[in-house]
Amino acid sequence: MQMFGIISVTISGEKEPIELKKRLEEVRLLESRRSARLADQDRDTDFARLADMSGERRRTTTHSIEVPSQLTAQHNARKRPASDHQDYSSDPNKDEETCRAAEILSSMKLQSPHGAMADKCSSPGSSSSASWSSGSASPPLSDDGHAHHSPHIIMSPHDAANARIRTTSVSTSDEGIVIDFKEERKKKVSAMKSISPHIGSTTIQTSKKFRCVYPGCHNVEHEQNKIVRHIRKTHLGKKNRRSADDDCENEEEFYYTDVDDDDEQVKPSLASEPTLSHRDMARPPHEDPEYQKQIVGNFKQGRAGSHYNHLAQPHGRTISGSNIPSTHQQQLQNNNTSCIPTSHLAHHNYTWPAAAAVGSNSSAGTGLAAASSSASPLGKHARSSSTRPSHSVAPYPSPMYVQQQQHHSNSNVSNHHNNHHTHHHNYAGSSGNSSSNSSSSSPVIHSNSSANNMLQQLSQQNVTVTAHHSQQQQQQQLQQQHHHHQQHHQQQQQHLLSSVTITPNFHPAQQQQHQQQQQHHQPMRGQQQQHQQHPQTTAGNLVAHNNNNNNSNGSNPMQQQHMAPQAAVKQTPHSPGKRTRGENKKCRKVYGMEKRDQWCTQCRWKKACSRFGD
DNA sequence: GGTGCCGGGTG
DNA sequence: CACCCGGCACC
Repeated sequence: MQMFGIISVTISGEKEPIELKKRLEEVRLLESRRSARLADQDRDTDFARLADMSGERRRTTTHSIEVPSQLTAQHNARKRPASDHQDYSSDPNKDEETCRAAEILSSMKLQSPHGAMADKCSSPGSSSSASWSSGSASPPLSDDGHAHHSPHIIMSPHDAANARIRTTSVSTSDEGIVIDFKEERKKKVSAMKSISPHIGSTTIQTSKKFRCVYPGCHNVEHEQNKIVRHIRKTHLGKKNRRSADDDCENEEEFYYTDVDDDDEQVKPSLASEPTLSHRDMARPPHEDPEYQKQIVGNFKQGRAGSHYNHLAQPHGRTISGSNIPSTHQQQLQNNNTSCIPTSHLAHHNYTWPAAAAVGSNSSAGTGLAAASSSASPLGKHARSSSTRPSHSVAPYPSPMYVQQQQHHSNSNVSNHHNNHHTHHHNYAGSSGNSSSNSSSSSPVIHSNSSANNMLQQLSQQNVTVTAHHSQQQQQQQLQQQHHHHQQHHQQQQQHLLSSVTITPNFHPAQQQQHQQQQQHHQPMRGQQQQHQQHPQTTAGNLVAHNNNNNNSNGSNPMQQQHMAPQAAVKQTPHSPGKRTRGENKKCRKVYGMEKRDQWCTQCRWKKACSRFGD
């Protein structure tokens, strides 16, 4: 990211060398502002952007400040096609400019009281560190790292600049911080690696070779592109397309090493170079307190999935040419995508195991609920809908109910819909299964199929997923519950909770009923419906009918099923004479105070609601 | 504190 | 009977 600054500085410098510092400051400001949003930027993307922007830069100086727009635009398309690479490297003009940029930057750095600007602008720390730690064998390069490049590696100033750019943007935390000597060494090594790809066709190809260090593969290519392609195709099983993840390139880098022809003989072992560079990886990052801080921070930000993965298997990657499981890669990619919807899942990746270990659905549910701030309102909503409406039986065609049904059938897949759906589900399908519903309505929004896939995957892995029905599951449940509510509940639970403790999803009475006998609502129904209500409206008739003919099919089966456990609960001896509070939406709820005139008279008179009465 | 509604009051 | 409201239980 700093490279933008560099570029713009360079270009402006061409026009006004005096303005250099000024520009630098501007860019630094900009950069620091953008850095947060531009976390997880792939170095490749950076280079691609660099290439693109260097073209733009040349036109106007002002435009060079306009980085943000481009950045944001590029941010989504984090994966640039492989051709970018070549495009960039094949443009000599750009190289010249970048070279100049590097030179100027170097001189600037000597003059600057605070050192290089990169020292300050490297806010991406959290996410970017994930970037290099997740796949790249290139840990950060210290600031003066570029001044001590290994002599045997021919490196153009351009490369040096790139090295600095990349490493600074990638490694250091905001404070710049002290980097110990070991790290510096590692950085040098890795910087060499990270740089090499970009000098492949541009600067000095000379005796550079890229050797695949994948176990059992000794493929040597003269061009970095080829080796990357080779690795991608052969070992990573990837096709030419780049997945939308930063680690892609890094992973590929992980599998090859650039060697001089001279050195090639000195390094017979396929692991020597990578081992060297991976030693930094071998040094477990989780032992580094700073790194841990970052991780914690990232966890809090909900985008530490990749971190977690590395913590989980830090050593697996340290081994030279470590074979990263494809699933793991996938996970990395998913996590690193870090769009909001998936971030939940990314978070769940490390949240759930703990929650599942507790063996409680509710714990998982709450964990998920707490996973995201964006979901909290939903959670509130879910809670509210799970308390009262969950108990409600909706034994009547309440306007709300119908409305929701319509909405459900008409709406498409969206968070909003999901929310509604959940609500509806709670409302209509609860039958006392309040806990299940409340958890199912947990704010986790599975808005994309990948999330659902992940969810299902997790559900198959002894992970508590009860609380988080996938959308399909919810829909399925909704459909089924109308006809086979009771059976469905059993099935649903078996389906979802095959390996999970069943939470107290029901009212005590109903829980028994569910766990011990599958279909005994009718006896219950017989007990419950003792108080009757004088039907005044259609709904009232319906209810009355239901009450009077407990065993008849006169009413909607759903109503019966819902009524049964509900009324059982209602038969509490608390207020023998007093009618227990209805759980349904009353006129007040349905119409609101504004439309009080639409209430039923009973409601208006503070009597038992006749329209939506139980 | 909001809600549902019983019980009682008033016209 | 229509209408209103105090008060209670429940959430």
